[in-house]
Amino acid sequence: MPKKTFFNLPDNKREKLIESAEEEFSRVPLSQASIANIVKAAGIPRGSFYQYFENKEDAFYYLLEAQTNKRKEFFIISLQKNNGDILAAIEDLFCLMLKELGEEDNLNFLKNALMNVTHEIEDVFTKIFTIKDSGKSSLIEIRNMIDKEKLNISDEKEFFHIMQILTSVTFRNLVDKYSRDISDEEALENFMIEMNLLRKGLSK
Amino acid sequence: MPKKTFFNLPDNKREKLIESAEEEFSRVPLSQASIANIVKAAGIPRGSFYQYFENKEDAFYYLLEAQTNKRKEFFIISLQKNNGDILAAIEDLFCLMLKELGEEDNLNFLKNALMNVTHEIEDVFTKIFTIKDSGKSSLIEIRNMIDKEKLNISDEKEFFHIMQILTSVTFRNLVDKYSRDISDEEALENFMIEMNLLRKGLSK
DNA sequence: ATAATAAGTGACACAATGTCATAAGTCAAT
DNA sequence: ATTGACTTATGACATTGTGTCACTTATTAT
Repeated sequence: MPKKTFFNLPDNKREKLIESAEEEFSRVPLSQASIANIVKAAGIPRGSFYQYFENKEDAFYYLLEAQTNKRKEFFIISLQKNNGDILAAIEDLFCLMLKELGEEDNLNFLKNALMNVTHEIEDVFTKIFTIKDSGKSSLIEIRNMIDKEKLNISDEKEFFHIMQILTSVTFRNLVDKYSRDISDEEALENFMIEMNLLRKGLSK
Repeated sequence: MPKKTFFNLPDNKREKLIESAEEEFSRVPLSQASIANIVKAAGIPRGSFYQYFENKEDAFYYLLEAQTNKRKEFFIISLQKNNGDILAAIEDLFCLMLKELGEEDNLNFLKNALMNVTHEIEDVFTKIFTIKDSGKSSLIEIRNMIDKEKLNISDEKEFFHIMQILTSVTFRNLVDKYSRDISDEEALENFMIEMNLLRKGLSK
């Protein structure tokens, strides 16, 4: 987490810093990103950066988490629309991310994150499915929104593992799209094939 | 790939270099590994390293690939034992890797690789399932060893996606074991739950 | 006004990377 | 044996990057 000085910053300065960091993390993956570039673009001295963040990673994960939170809202709405059908909701989320990744130029950020998914990064994304902090400290358990009757499970433990499987597969498909430079259509087709295999089971 | 000078090296020198590199990649993940440490341990000048490898990554992937090839043999045997049942064979492979990871000290190498899986690393591991170069240039297609009758698929394309799903899930389980520091027993139990869910399908 | 606390600053020490000019070694042909 | 073409070895160097620290400046409380 950023240090408290970061949150004490005047809005415009903080925003400029965020913007500069996003720019750098959009340019190259985390490992190649340079603090020098960030502070230069933000017009602050090097020492200040360390006043606000522990290090490069701290800044990166803060930004990634912020972006992910936006996607949570979409996911919740989609889950409601689909009457608690988790597989359908995840399909919607996959489409959203395809769309996002095609659109804005500065969303190379997401691309760079996907191309270097480590378990830490995957964990951040996975938070979409756990707990939602919607505005006024009201916590909604997404777990409870999911219609478990639609799933082929006998206990709560199996439900957890279904979520694990779904995230692994969804991720892998997103990563593939970029590492293999596949068209949106093809990526979606691949993903749907896999989702259907998951639905019906791999074994005869 | 290493440069040709690397392969021209006298055996003992090459082996010492390999050993030193493995040591360094066992100490820390790729991003933190230092060429300085490798050349120091191998007793060669810095410039020589670049005579043999393009860079750090080149050396890392070369070593990773070498290790992975060893696991291929095991996988093939296991696939035969299980009469082409791919899910059963993958379960065996998972057990093998758990065992390997528990045993030798220098197999922190594998651990460091797993904790920082990117699509490149996943791709190297995935090669286990594609083509096997067994000793005398005889190529065996693993694909053909798999009994597709046991799978719930209608075409070759779906078969490919089943492999995708299985690798994603297997990986995720291995990574989890180390990122969450789970016991072998628990890791295996989790993995088996997911494999069974995959078998029977997620949806009612 | 003064003290205390927080924030800002940039030079610095240190470590890492990849390159390059030069030295040393190998080997076949004369 | 000598030459010369080619391959390999070497380590100093330029460059870039990280995180720290002593010191300055601003802000807030008393």
